[in-house]
Amino acid sequence: MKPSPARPRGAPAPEERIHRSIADAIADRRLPPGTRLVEEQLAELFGVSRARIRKVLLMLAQSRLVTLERNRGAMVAVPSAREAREVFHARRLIEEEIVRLLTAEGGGLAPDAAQRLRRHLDREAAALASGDRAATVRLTGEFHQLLATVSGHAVFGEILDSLIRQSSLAIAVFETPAAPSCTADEHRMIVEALERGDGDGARRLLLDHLHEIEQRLELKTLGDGAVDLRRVFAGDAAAEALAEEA
Amino acid sequence: MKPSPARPRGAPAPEERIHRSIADAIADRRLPPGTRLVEEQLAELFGVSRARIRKVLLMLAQSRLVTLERNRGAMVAVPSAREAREVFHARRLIEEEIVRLLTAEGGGLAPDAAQRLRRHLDREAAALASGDRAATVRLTGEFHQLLATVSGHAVFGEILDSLIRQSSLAIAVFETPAAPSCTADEHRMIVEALERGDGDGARRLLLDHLHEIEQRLELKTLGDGAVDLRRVFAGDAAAEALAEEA
DNA sequence: CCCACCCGGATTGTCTACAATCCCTTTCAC
DNA sequence: GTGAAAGGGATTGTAGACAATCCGGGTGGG
Repeated sequence: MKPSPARPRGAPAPEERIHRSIADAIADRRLPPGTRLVEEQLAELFGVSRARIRKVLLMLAQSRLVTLERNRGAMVAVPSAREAREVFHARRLIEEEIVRLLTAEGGGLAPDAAQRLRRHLDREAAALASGDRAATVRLTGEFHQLLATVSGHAVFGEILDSLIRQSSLAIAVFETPAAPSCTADEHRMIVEALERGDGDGARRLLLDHLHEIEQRLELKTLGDGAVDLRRVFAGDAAAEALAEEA
Repeated sequence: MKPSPARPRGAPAPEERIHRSIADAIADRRLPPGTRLVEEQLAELFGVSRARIRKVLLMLAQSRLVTLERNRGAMVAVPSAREAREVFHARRLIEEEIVRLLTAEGGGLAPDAAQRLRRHLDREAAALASGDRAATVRLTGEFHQLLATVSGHAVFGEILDSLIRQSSLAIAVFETPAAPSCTADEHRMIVEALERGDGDGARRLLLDHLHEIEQRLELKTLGDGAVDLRRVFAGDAAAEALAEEA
C-alpha cells in the first residue's frame, strides 16, 4: 500500500508541517487534553486557509489525538481510563511481537539496527543531561517507535505510532503527580538484551518497562464512569475534566 | 477517546454514508484495486459537493484503502505482497489475543456473546445458501470483526477493522484463481470451541483459519519487487498492476 | 522515423464567501 | 428570584470559483 495521505511532488504542502507541529505539541503537553483547537486561530497562526487546517484536524481525529464534534469544533482528545488501559494492552502485544521479530533469527540485532538504537540512546541521555524535558519525553516515545522501524514491519510500525501517541495522551491525563521519573537505563537494558540475542530477556524487560509506565497512571479499575469524589472536591483540574466526561 | 471523526447531532452528514458505500464497494470488489476515484464523478454520483468527497477520500486514505497522490488523484489501493503478509501477520496477532480475551475467565463465552456469534453464523449460512457472493464475502469478514466487538476491547476492534479491510484488498490482488472457496464450517468450529471454553482449541482453529486464507494468496517470498513474468505476459490485469508498481 | 516541445483538456488544490449551528448573555414574564 | 425566549457573536459546515498541475496528443524539426 502506498504511503498516505497525499505525498507532494514539488514543494511539500504545509499540511505535513502543521500536522507534525500539532501532534508534537500534543505529545509535549503544550496542548493539554481538552484544549480547544479553533480552526480560524490555527489558520491565522500557521498562515494558511481554514480548509487546510480542517484537513489536518480530520487526520488527527482519525488518529484519535483530537476529537471533532459536529458544529462544536475540535479539541485535544481526553482518553478515558478504559481507553488508556486498552492502548497499553495493545502496545504490550505489538511491542512484544516486534521484539520477537528482532530476535527471530536466534542471533542478536543486525549491526545497523544496533547502531541506530545506540545512537538513539545517546540522544536520550544527552536530552536528559541537558534538562530538556520536552525532548526527553519525545525521544523516550520515539525509542519504542524505532524498535518497530528497525524491525522492518511497516504495519506494526504504523499501528504502534498511533498507539504511542495515544498513550502519551493517556499519560498526560492520568499520570500521578508524585510518580518517579522514568529511568533512562531501561531502554539501554532492552537494547543490550537485544544485542546479545536474548529475546526472552528483551521481551521481559520491555513488558516490565511498559507495565511500569502503566502503573504510574491512576487507571481506576471501576471503569469509565468511576469518579473519585475526593479529587473532584479537592479542586484537582484533571479530575474535574474526568467528572465532566462522566 | 471520543469517537471520531465528527458525529452529527441532527441529520447525519452524508459523509458517513458515502464512506460506507465506497468502503463496501472496495470490500465487495466492485471497485477493484487500482480503480481511479475521480472526485467530480463521485460528487455527481452521490449528489454532494467535491469538498465532501475529498473528506471521505482522505479518511479512506488514512485507512489505507485508498491511495492519494498529489495532483494526480485517488485510487483504490494496491497492496504489495509484503504489505499483505504484514497485514495477515498483524491480524493473527490481534485476533489471537482477542480470542484469549474471550476465554480469559476460564469459562466459555458469555451468553449474549455466544448468541450474537450464532446469529452471525446463521446469516453467513443463509447468504451462502442463497448464492449471494458479495454478502457472503462481507459477512465472512464481519465475523472476525464481531469477535473483537464481543470481546469489548475497542482499541483492538479499531485496529482489526482496518486490518480486515486491508486484507480484503490483499485477497483481491493476490488470490489464486483456482483457490478453493472458504468453508463455512471453520467459523462454526471456532465458535463451538469458544462456547465450551476451549481457549487453546479456539486459538488454534482461528490461526489455522487465518493461515489458510493467507495460503490461498500468491505472496511471493522474494519481496515487493518480484514480478511473475508469466503472469505479466499472460495479460493478467492484476499482475499488470503489480508490474506498474515495481 | 524519432524526439522534443507545446497546447488543451481533465482533474486536483485552494481559497473565500455565505449559510448553518451552537452557546452565552440579556430581557421579559410569572 | 427563577425560568424561558430571543438575540448576537463565535465558530463550523459547505459549495462554488478560480488557480495550479499533470498527462496525452499533435506538430515541427532534425
